[in-house]
Amino acid sequence: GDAFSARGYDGARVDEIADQAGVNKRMIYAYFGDKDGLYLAVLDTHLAQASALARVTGLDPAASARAEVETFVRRFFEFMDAHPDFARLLSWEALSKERRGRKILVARVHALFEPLVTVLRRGIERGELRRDLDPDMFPASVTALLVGFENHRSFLETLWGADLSEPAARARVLGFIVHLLLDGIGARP
Amino acid sequence: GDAFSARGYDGARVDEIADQAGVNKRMIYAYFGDKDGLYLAVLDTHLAQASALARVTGLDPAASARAEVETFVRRFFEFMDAHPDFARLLSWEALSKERRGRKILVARVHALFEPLVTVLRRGIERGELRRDLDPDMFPASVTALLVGFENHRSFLETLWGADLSEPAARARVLGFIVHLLLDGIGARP
Amino acid sequence: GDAFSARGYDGARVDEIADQAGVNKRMIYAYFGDKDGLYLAVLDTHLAQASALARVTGLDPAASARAEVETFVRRFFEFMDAHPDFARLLSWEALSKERRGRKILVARVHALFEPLVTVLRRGIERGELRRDLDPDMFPASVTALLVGFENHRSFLETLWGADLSEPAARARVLGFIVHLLLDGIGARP
Amino acid sequence: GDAFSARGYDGARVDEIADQAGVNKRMIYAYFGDKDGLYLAVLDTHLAQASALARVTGLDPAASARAEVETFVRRFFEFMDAHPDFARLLSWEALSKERRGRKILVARVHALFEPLVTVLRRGIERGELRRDLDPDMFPASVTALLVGFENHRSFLETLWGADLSEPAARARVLGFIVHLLLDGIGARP
DNA sequence: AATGAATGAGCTTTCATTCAT
DNA sequence: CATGAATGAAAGCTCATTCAT
Repeated sequence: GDAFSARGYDGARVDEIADQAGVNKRMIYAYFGDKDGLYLAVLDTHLAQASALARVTGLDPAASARAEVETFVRRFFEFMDAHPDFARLLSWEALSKERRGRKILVARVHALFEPLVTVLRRGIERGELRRDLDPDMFPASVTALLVGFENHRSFLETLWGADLSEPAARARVLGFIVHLLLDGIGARP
Repeated sequence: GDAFSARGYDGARVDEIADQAGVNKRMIYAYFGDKDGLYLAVLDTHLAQASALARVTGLDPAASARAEVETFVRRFFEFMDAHPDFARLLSWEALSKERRGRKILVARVHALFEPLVTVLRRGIERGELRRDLDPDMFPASVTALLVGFENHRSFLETLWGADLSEPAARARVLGFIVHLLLDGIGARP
Repeated sequence: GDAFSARGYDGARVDEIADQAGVNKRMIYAYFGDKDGLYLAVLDTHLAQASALARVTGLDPAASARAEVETFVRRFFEFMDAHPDFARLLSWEALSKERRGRKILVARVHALFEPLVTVLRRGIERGELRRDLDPDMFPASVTALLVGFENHRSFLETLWGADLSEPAARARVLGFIVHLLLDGIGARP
Repeated sequence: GDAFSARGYDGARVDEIADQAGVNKRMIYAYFGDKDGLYLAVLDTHLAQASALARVTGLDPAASARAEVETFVRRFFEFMDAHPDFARLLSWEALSKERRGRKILVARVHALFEPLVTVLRRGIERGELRRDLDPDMFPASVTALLVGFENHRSFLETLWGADLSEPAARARVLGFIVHLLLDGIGARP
C-alpha cells in the first residue's frame, strides 16, 4: 500500500498494490470500493500514526514553552524517520488539486497541531515566547520545515554531496532546525 | 504546459497540454521527443525564472546580513506569487522517485542558493549572524518554508478557515516567516 | 493470429488479431507481453507443425534414397497445402532484417532438415546419389522451391493464366518439382 | 528508396526514404502522388534492371540448350549479387496480398522469362532436354531457387555457421544450383 | 521549385474495473 | 470468500499526408 507514498495517486497502480499486499486485486475492490477508497484508507492509516505525537504534547504545565516546542519538533522528526511514508503522503495530498483526502488531512493535522497551539498560547501569555508570535502559523512552519527536509532529502544529498541517512547528519539537521525555530539566525546582542 | 504543475508528471496528459498550448500533439513529439523531454523543458523553463532572484542578491557588501536575508526572502515570496508554477513543479520533482529532472533541479537551485550562501558567510564572519549557523542549511530552510506555505495554501485555508489569497493575509504570512527566520520564537530578554 | 502470415509483422494489426481470435486485445498483452511476443508465439506454433514431417523421414534404412527424398518432398508439399501459413511466415521472417524470430526459425528448420540430411548422406555413400552432391544445400533447395511456388502461387496464376488451386494443377507442379530435383532437365542419353 | 527493399511496404517510412534520398518529403508527394506511387516507381526501376539479362539470352541458335540455361542461371545469380534489392523487392511484392505492384511484377518477370522459355522449347524439340519438361515451370523454379538462396542468405549463414558473402562460398552455391537444375541428384548409371 | 511546420487518423500499450466461477 | 480472466476507455506515440511560405 505504500505505492501511493512512493509514486502518488496517479503514479500508483492498483495491480502493484495488490501484488505487494499479497492479496487478489478483486479483494481491494470488495473492501475499498475503488482506487479512491483505497487511497483514503491508506492515507488515513498513515496520518493517524502521528496522533501519538499529539497525545504526549503539552501535558506538563510546569514545563517551559521552549522545552515543550523543542520536544515536539524532535519527536516529530523522529516520527518521520520511523514512518517514511507520512511526509510523502502528506505532500502528495497537499499538492494535489483533486483534494481527494482533504478532509482526512485537515482532521488529522488539526489534531496534531492542537496541543502545540495550546503550548504556544501558554508560552506567549507567560512571556516565554514573543508577544507577536502567531500560534497558528508556527505549527505549519514546523511541518513545512520538517516535511521539506524529509521529502527533499535525496535532493539535498545530491546538492550537498553528503549522506543524510547517517545518524550524525540527521542529528545536525535536526539541531539546526530546532535552533532556527527557537532563536532565528541573528547573533544575540 | 502547466498541466505538469497542476497534476504532476503522472497526472498530466499530453493531449491536454497540446490543447492548452493550442498546438497539435504531434508537434510536441517533434520538438521534445516524448513526454519526458517535454517535462524537462517545462521544468527548466519555470525553474530558470527564479534566476532573476539570484542576480540581485548579495550585490551590496555594505548592506547588513539581516537586511539582505530579509530582502531575499521577501523577493522569493513575491516571485512565487507571480509564478505559481514554480513551487509546485519543484515539489513534484523533489517528491518523485523517478528523478527525471533531478539534474535540472540541482543546477537551478544551486544557482539560486549560491549568492545567499555568500551573504550568510559574510554575516557570520562579521558577527551579525550566529557563529554556529550552517550557511548551507539555511537556504534549504527558507525554501522549505516558502514552498511549504505556497503549496499548502489551499490546505491551510481550510485548516484556518481563512482566505490566504488577499494581500493582507499574504503580508501577515510573509511577515511571520521573516520574523521567525531572523529571530525565532523566543522572547528577547 | 494469421494476420502475421497475411501481412507480415509490420502490416499486422494487434486489433485485427484480437478480433479474429475473438479475444479482448488486453488479453494478448497479458499473455504475450507485446506484439513481439505474440509474433514469436505465432511463428513458433506454425513452424512447429512441420516437425511431424521430420519424424517420419529416414526411418527405413532399406528404402532407396531417391524414394525417401521423393517422399519427403511430396509430404512437405502436402503439408504446405494443409498449412498455408507456414510458407508465408517463414518467408516474412527470413526476409525481415529485424530477425525477431531468427532463433526460432533456425531451430525449427534445422530439426526439419536433419533427417533429410541423414538420408542424403546414406544415399551418397551407397552410390545412389551423386558423389559431389552437397547434403546441406539440398534441403535448402527443396525449401526454396516449395516455398517459392507456394508463396508465388497467386503471382504464377496471373503469369500463366491458370488456376493453381485445383488438384490436377497442384499435382503437375509437384510432379515437376520432384522430377527436376531427382533428374534435372537434361535428356537421358 | 531502398527502404522498401529493406523493410517492405508496410515497414518503410516515407520520412526515412526522403531523408536517405536527400530530398524534401513534399517533393515525393509532388512527383509520385503518394506512398503507393513511390513504391511502384521504385519497384519498376529495380525490376527493370533485370531486363538486360533477357536481352542476351537465347540469341545464338547454335548453342546447346544446356549451355544457354547454365549461362542464364549464372548471369541471373551474378545480377542478384550486383543488385541486392531485386530479390527482396520481388519477394515482398509476391508475398503481399495487396498486389500493389502485381502488374509491374508480371510484366517484368514475363519479359525476363520469355527468352529462356524459347531456349527450353528449342532444347526439348532437339532432344537435348527431357521430353516431359515443362518450359514454363522451369524459369519459375530457377527464380525460386535463386531468390530463395539470396533472400535466405543471412538465415543460411546462421544455419550452416558459414560466411556466404565470400566469393568461394558463392561460387559453391551457384555451382550446386546449376548442377542440380541440369542433372538432379541421382547418380548416373 | 522547394521546404519546415502542421495535422488527423490510427497504432501499440496501459489502466481501473468487473465477470464468472 | 477468493481468484484468474476479461473488458472498454484512454494513454503515449507514429504515420502518411498537406499547408503556408
